[in-house]
Amino acid sequence: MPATPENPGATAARRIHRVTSFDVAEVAGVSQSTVSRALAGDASISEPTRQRVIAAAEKLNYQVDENAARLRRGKTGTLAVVMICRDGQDRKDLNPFYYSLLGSTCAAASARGYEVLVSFQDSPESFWGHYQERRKADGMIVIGTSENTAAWDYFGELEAATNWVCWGAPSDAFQWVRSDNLAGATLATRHMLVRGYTRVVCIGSETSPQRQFKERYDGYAAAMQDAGLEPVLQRIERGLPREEQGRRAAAALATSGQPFDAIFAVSDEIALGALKEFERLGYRVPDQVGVVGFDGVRAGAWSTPPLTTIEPDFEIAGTLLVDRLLAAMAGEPETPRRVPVRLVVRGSTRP
Amino acid sequence: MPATPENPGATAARRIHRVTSFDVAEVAGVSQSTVSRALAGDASISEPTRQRVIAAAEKLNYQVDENAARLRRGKTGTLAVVMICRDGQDRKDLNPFYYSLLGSTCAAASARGYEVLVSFQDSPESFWGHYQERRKADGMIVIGTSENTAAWDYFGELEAATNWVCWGAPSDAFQWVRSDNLAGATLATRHMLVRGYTRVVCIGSETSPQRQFKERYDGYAAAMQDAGLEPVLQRIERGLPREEQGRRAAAALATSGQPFDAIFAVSDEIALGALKEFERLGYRVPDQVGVVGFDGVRAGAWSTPPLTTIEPDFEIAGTLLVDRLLAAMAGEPETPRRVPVRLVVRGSTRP
DNA sequence: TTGTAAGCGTTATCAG
DNA sequence: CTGATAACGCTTACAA
Repeated sequence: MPATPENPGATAARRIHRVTSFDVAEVAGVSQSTVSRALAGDASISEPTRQRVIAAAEKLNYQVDENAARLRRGKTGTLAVVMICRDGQDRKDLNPFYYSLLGSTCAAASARGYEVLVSFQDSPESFWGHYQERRKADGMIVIGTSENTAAWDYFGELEAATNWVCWGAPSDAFQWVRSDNLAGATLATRHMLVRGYTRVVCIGSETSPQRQFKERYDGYAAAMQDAGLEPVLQRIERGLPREEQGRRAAAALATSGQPFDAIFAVSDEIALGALKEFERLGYRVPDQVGVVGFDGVRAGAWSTPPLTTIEPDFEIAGTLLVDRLLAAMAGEPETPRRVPVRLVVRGSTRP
Repeated sequence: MPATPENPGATAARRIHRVTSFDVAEVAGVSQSTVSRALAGDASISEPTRQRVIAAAEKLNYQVDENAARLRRGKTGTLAVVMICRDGQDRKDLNPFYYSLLGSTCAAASARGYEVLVSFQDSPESFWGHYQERRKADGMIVIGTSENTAAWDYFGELEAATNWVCWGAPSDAFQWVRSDNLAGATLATRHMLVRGYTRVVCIGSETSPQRQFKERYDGYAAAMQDAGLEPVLQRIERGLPREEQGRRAAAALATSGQPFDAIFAVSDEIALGALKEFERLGYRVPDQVGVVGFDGVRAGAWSTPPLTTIEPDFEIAGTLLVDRLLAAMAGEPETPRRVPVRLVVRGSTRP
């Protein structure tokens, strides 16, 4: 007794048989290779034949086995995205900025017809970048803080043939995509000067492995010098959570004797920490002290006052990462690497 | 002239040849199947042989082709995670709660030896759940807001053989995992009563497709009745962003004449909106009005005052999702579906 | 303990 | 335009 939809009981006895392109071929009355071609949209197949094949495929609820297809093609149609966390850090505490980037990267990959394989890696035991060799993906996007230097050492030493692109690279030798940090920092600094602040101090670092921080400091310094002012850097302490760095830097600045009436923090998380500390110390933001951050994290909208910040275009960021990778894979020339930014004026700078 | 590492020029002329298990076999002086078994950790292979194979594999920098392996095995070792967004919503504006969940789900899958294929879906054109039929994944985890009813309709109608589990299901008929909403809401309400608030109003809904909201309201109502108090619900308007719902509900409550000295919001985003509105209206939080939310989103730590909230254990959440799915795939009995929660006391309730 | 050989379900080449 | 047929690189009976 054959198994039929009306008689599912019979199915149990029979070995489960996956619907293959052979089955479709039989139903459509064509050869198996014609099925493959028809479904793949090959131009050489006549329209009536294609319709018959499609009908048969639908009737049987056929779907191609991607593993077989990929084995044969030698390409996976998949991009790997590696999220680098701080060692031992809870996934929940990952900077939300990176999550936004993950989202837009997935969207961009999907728009280009690629699947996305995601993994979170934080320590030498979990570092793994052999997606290509294992034919799990055609290329790799690495997103993460430069702080995890062990991670970058690992990825930097992968086979030269590895196709990969990154956000957050500590070295310009990698294939990177980044915010337009210089323009953003300049924008932030000018904004404060225009709003009447005259003693703008930068909270950040020019030596952090976080390459972006140096660029942001440079943009700030350039804008200050343009205005005939002396740039001042209040350094953050290494190895602490960002908000704590901001808090401590604000406290240090307050007691340093250094006159200031505004700060440009090289990241939102640092800015939020500083904001908290200024509030605790009784400074009125934005009247007494203006604060501008960088990144556009969501939490900035909820602080008191809400944080004025520089926000990269996340959608473009994901697109640039994916396009840079695909171009590298194809051996094509350079694609844009700088993500445009915009000033988001909220409440931490005075009108 | 053969291609050698010392003589890479020769490689270019030769057709690129992937290193296969045959090559390893040749170098190790064994058969190809022995290579496969040795590398897979098969117990029947003698230790000396295994060592020889491993050495050869390392020498050749061999990595198994996962596509071939999967084609043969018939299993993918991959789980698909579908993130459902609101239609047309920017990836950046996705509730950060879901991102945390994504992170912990990836971590849990990895701990169980699975890869994770992630996709973001928001509208009928993008809905797609045939990972199993296409042999792209062995099962699927769907994470998202119940609000996108079209999405749930779609996933609800997939083939019965589909292995999938979800967070945010509008129906109990699905395989769901959820926060322990009842316990959490009770915890929140009792906390406010203990802190001396007596007129606690719930901002939320008992009819939202967001199943969780009903459960949270029920927990609140039970705690109130336990204390001999009448539960009061201030309904949110449908179809708005959560924070806007919170803002409007707070405004409506303030002008309704309904006496209140605390609110329990069924989500943090709603609570944050309400907090803003209370501030705008000149209410002092937490002295005049206490506020407690639900979800433990990061932004709550940055509001003024910081938001007291109920936080699910994200790590457990990811683990339960993955374990529920794996159990369903194996046809195993029930696994826990409720994620434990804890009270996080911050500044929006008085000491 | 190891070797031989049969697939897994496609895509791609080559005829016709 | 369509049909045979040969890979793709592995895992896994079955033999030895």
